[in-house]
Amino acid sequence: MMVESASETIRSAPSGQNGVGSLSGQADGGGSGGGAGATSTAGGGAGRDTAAGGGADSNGELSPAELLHFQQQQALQVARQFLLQQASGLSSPGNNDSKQSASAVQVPVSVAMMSPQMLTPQQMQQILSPPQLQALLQQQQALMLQQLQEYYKKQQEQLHLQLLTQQQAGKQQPKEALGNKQLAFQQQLLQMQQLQQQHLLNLQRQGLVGLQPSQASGPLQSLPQAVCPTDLPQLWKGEGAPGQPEDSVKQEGLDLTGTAATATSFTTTPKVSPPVSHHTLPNGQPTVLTPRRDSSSHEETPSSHPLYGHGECKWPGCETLCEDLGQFIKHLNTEHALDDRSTAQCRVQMQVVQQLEIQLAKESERLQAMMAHLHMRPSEPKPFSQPVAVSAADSFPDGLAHPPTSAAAPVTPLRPPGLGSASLHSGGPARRRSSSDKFCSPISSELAQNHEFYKNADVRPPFTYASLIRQAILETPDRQLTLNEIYNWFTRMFAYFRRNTATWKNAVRHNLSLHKCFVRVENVKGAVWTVDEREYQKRRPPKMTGSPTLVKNMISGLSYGALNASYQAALAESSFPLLNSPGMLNPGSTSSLLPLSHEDVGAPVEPLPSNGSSSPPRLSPPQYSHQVQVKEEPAEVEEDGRPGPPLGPPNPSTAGPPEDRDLEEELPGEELS
DNA sequence: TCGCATTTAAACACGA
DNA sequence: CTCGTGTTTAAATGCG
Repeated sequence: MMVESASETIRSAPSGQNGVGSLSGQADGGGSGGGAGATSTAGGGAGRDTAAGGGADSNGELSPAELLHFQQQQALQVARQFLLQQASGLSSPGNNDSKQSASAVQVPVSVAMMSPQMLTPQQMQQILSPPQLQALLQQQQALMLQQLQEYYKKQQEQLHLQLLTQQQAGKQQPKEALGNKQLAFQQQLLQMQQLQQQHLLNLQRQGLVGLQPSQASGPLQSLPQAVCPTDLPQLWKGEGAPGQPEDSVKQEGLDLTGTAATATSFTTTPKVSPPVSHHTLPNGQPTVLTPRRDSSSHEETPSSHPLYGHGECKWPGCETLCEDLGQFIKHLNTEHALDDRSTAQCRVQMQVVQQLEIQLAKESERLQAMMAHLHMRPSEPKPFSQPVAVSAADSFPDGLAHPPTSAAAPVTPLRPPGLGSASLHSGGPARRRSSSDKFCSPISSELAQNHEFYKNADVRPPFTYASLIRQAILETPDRQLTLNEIYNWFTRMFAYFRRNTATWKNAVRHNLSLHKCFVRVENVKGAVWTVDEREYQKRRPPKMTGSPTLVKNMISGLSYGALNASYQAALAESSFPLLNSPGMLNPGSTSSLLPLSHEDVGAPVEPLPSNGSSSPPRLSPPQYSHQVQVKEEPAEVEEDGRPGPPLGPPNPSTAGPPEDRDLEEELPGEELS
């Protein structure tokens, strides 16, 4: 069958909806790239504070050997960070402020600023040229790395300090109950994980991180997600220090999220700058940890201490107020001396840091892969070569930042991970179809890959209504759906369609009526819509140069030929145009979720336009084997009038008797919404 | 610039 | 009459 020719993208945002403002308006700017003006960075709304709860416990004491190990690890981490920075092109470790500007990337600030929250991915794509997008990606990557680095750094410093303090203090043991502090520490750990998660979320929003649910694993997975945001603060408070809002963690959390958010919006004000300074460590150890960046911060203030800020102790879980540094030091030495609790806390902290590092490595790797996939030159050599199982990314924690139906939420400029290439090149906010056809990944596979993404992210899918409708219909066993079922499919599959119902429903109806490829069939139960694959294919005469006949032959040989003759006959007879049952054809097809469509097949996966605008159908051998990608074919088939057995789409097994069972099951059972 | 495709909006018809 | 379903028409827009 053919291939999808039609995957046009749906891009224009529904008028006026999300504050995105007139798409059209900005769209014009199209290539101009600049649209700067209006971009208010505002952004953000999402002030979600996620808190973590639950507990991870690890106790134990640090033996000297462990301490040594710890330090070594830290050194290693520092080295890694350094590498990272080098790699990410953040040449100047020390200067945070200029990081944006300093970054090699030259994305117009205006564009950068507006992108994330104000624009949909498509819009961004439209506004930005591929090179710009690339630059943007790099910029984002740099930001992300920087943020993580800073965070790590902060954590490391904190740890180090704690250790040093402990050492210094000797072994005096405050008799304090371990419980509280430990709990606090654990909580901090959780919170950090949360933060990490948030960070990832942000990254995901930026389309930098993949979301495949299947990949969900790794550290984040272990997070108790049930904790409500409000819990944490309370926990913290309940614990050690009365009064004052906790700082250490919270602050960090804010910082992190803040920066993440800013990064997202590209406004990036270097909020992150950790209060931590270069303080000379008490025991004189020339912190291995304070390699570069520290210098940037306020080291000049002798009165600063990483664990002291805002007049209170920032030791995890401790919010003790201290008038001055001296008092704080005293407090530190007494309350947070080297004891079981403190060492345990350090260990936890260590683990946290390690986890973050691992996570960073994973994400970096993923980013690399993504960029490679997008044919973007990897902006950096891999910082870490750790053999991380790149599976850490998790699906959207729905509960957290991405309520599927966040109607009000600012439209997050998400880009489906897998969509990258396609959307990068094809999509524009407004309508752009043809190009998308060529370069967009096939709807089925695309959907399959980013199923979760679309399901949860309020992003407009880069497919035309026709493509989506077809997909919806083809997904069902009998390849037919009632209008309402189609609606349901839309809402179920795309968060985006959970709102603006009037608009898109009208569009759906319009498309059903308008396109010949959608055939209405009267049933006992009413009317159902089916897809006439041939018509669908015809819609867009493929521009392929390849000879139609060749294609045809291929088709017949490969798939069509496989069809059971009798079955074909049956199909022919049936008034149903159930021609396509791609899914059946290739059982092993990529997406288990969606039946594959020819689109998959046909659509070239290659992002770069240059590759083949007019090139013949790219039939990659592998693909070809299961699905026929015929793009050109359509023209030849003439309308017999009915949706008979389509040449293109072989549906070998259209599972089932077409007519009879159609009626039976209206809902595939997935009907959620 | 033209034509096609897509999206959106809206009017209208019909039947439950 | 209202609502859901369908059909049409028209305008705006993007793209080749």
